[in-house]
Amino acid sequence: MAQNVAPPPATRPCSGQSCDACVVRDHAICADLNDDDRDALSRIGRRVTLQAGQTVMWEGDDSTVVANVIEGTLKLATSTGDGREQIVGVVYAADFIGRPFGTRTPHSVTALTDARLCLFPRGAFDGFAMHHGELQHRLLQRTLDDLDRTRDWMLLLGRKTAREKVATFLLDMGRRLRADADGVIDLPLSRQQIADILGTTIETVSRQMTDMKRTGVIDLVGRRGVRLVDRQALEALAEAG
Amino acid sequence: MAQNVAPPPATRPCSGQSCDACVVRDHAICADLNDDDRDALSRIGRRVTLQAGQTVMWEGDDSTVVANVIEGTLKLATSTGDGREQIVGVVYAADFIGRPFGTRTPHSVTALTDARLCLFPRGAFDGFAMHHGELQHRLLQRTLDDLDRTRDWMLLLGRKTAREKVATFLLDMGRRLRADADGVIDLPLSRQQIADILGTTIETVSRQMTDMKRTGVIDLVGRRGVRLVDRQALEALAEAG
DNA sequence: TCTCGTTTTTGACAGGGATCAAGGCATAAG
DNA sequence: CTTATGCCTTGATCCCTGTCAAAAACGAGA
Repeated sequence: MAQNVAPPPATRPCSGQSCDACVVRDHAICADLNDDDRDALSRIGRRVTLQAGQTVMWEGDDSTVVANVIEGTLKLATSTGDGREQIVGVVYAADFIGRPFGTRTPHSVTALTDARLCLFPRGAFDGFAMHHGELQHRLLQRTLDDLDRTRDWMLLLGRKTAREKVATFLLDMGRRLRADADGVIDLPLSRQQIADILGTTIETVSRQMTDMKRTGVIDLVGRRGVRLVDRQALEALAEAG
Repeated sequence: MAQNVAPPPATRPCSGQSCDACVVRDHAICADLNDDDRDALSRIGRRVTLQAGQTVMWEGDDSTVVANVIEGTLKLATSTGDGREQIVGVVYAADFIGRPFGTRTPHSVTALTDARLCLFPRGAFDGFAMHHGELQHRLLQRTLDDLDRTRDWMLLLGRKTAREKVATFLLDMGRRLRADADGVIDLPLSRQQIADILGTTIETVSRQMTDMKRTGVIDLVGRRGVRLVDRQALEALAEAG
């Protein structure tokens, strides 16, 4: 389903395995914990590997687990009764997923690429967090940032045209993802998923991208590759069609 | 601009004025503080009264204040360079507004009705919160809830039809606002503001409401009044047009 | 290199909602 | 009670996007 890096070794508990080598330890919510506390937290959790396409949590389910993303990209989504889907967030390495301090999972979480998580039972995590203000503070900061970003996205969904939506999306990916030597970004999303983020259809996304390619603003290479040739023009398109 | 209750006495510091009589003290984020701490917090803040239409914070401004809403309804909004506006949230009594632990105000805050706030300088509030875990926990809970609700709203903006949007909106107002003896809800929003919440136009909102009135699902009384005659039918409309 | 299945692009068409423009009603003022 | 002033509603028209359908391109595997 995705053209990704080879999956990591296996699923095993964090306990007995140090966080020292963790690549996201300085960026995840555990960054402010001292070594002892971080060890204590790691003993609650375990490493889990996911394959692209796997769903970790379903909308409406009981909230039983939360997790740090160690590696990979995942989507958060909700859908209507008749199957229309809206992606409400995309999370990357070091991000936090799940609903702490609440009983219901508000949206599904699905891996877009192969991914690794540091997974905690929610109850245990909540208990730990209640006694560790640094952790809650970090979580609060992150949640406030998420809320700001989410509200910004509402402007896109409610008020922007298809062209503005696609341009905004591409700039956003350009900011979040690293381009290769040729300046090409490898999108972790299919056209359908892009449409589900932007609240449009796959055909509209495709047409807008083709137009932008024709006018030289971007370049499309293969299915998932994009080069942002003229960022300034793209920014203009993102603002007012 | 609005047909509301008479404005309260005046602007005066909370200091010297007890929180004992505060109508939202059991529901706002200060609910879990003990009496001493709550007094200390109240000494940081001051009461402010707003008239309908007044803006407290502007999008992009430095984040200098945060506040509890004591009474009234306010909107949070962002807009594009060319003036299209999207309302990203509506806040009621006991809700919290402003951006703690951050330097930038992400969206404007404007009173929809006359309102009263308990206003804090952000720096002082942040400092206080850093030493009071209960407060941060409460704020975290509230922010997580806001995020869940906001993401739900993305589904409406991105995937629902005009009819579904209006039906969902009316049900939401029915849940949040109390109807009078005749079952009539007094909307705190104009048609334009409703359109700005739903990501449509004033004409579309008007047409949808008129249709629903014609089919007997709702009843319109005056400019701001609505009676939800058939909630079940409304719920059906909210789900699939 | 060729084939097959999937994803993406392209085309034709239509419909929902935006836009433009009056007209009708509440609400407030005289 | 009468007159203004904005809202709100209604009407006519257009166009952006969604929908349906098919061709093309890509990438995986033989």
